[in-house]
Amino acid sequence: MDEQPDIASLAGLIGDPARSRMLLALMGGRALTATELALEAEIAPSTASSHLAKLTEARLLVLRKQGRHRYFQIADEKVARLIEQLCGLAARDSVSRILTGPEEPSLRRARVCYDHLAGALGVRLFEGLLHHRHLARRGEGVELTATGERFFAQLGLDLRSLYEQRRVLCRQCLDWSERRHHLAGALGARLLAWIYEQGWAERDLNTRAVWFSEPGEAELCKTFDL
Amino acid sequence: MDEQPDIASLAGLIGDPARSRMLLALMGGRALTATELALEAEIAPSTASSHLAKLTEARLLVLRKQGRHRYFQIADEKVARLIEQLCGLAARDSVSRILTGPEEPSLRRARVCYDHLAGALGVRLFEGLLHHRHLARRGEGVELTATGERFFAQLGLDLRSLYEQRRVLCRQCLDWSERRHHLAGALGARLLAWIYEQGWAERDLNTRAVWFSEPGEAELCKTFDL
DNA sequence: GGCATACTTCGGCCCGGATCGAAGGATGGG
DNA sequence: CCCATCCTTCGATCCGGGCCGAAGTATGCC
Repeated sequence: MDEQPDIASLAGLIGDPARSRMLLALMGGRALTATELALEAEIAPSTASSHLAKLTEARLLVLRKQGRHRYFQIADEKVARLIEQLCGLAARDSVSRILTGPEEPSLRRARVCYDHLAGALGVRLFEGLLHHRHLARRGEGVELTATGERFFAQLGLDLRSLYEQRRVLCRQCLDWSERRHHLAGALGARLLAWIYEQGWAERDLNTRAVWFSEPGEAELCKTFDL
Repeated sequence: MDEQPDIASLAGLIGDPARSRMLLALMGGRALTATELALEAEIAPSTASSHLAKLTEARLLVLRKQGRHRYFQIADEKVARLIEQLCGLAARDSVSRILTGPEEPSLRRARVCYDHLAGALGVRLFEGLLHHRHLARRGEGVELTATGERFFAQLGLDLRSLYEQRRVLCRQCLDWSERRHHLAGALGARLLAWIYEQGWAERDLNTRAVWFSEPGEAELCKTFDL
């Protein structure tokens, strides 16, 4: 009768609390070791090992061996997008929790979402870009405009190398703490990298937080007129 | 420490075999009753009822009461996209199965994917549109070109009403049987509706199959020069 | 009003799979 | 070469939750 794709085992894989915590931790974009992930998920190393084997076998993660360390990483941008979308849907059901619990303030402020900027600052940046018509909405999608191209070129961003990537240039990604969009896609990733390059901010190596220095944040606001 | 969105319970919900079968059945776009869904998932009505309550509570489904019937339906295009995405990822892991088992031929040929055309014909149509430059790839996304706008206007499709929709106009959706893309988004949905209007094809009410009449398929090929 | 149909609730069974600890490889440092 | 560290495999436990059937509620038809 039906020969449907086995979506159940895939979703079931993500559906375990321990595994989803590990995946979420890996959404920080960095590769982590089994022990770090066990700590993150608050389970025994042996349990983590079993979970990681399953996730790797299902190609949600990839394993990079390096000496005696074994680093796990999100396999693919496709996987990352799937998890993003899950976050978006999950967040809308728990509005109350988010409104009541202020959660970790630094994470609300600015954090990494796989490889682009999320949190209040990420949302403000995205909306600033829209407001100045550097980006334009098209349906549910978003596009780089001609003025936007000029603007980014002026900042010293090489857009041509981005166009050549397989990856979509601009994508809006629903921010689960702000419940509004921020910028994802190749441009979003490049922009965050550029922010690091300017020395305005740096990654917290233990969490997904992005720490802006005071002058860094001022520069950000000035540059993008936020 | 962390206040992460509860992606586990959401994914876990989809991760049950019975529930995922119901969701996949509902990806046909039609609203189905609890009994039909129980049949589809091959479980007792009481079990189905419990599952459906959970899915509805999580807002993956919505309930439309109508007399003594209770129709369930995919809640949202967001939910549909999530499931599409899961199908895409799940399909790539089971290439072998797909290559060996020819599965239901009618479904491979043409079927509905929530509200647009999928299967071999859907893929051919999409690639034809690309080939004639009615659509153009942009990164991982896809756009309607100027010639495309003219072409569809000539067919009598009102594009303006589509632009006004919130929904993104063109999206490519990975076809799980063909492992290539077909057209989704507002235009994809409109195009399938238009095909029905031409009388070229009709939905199979029991499966996701789309039956093209012989002249209908000929007309399709002629119109889009496939 | 009475009966059939559609669905839910309840109680109890049972299994998959998550969990841990202990023990067994692998890898690098000294 | 031996040990420490990192990780996996194995065995055993245990619990959540999927499953069904029976009984209860709602709705519509005649």
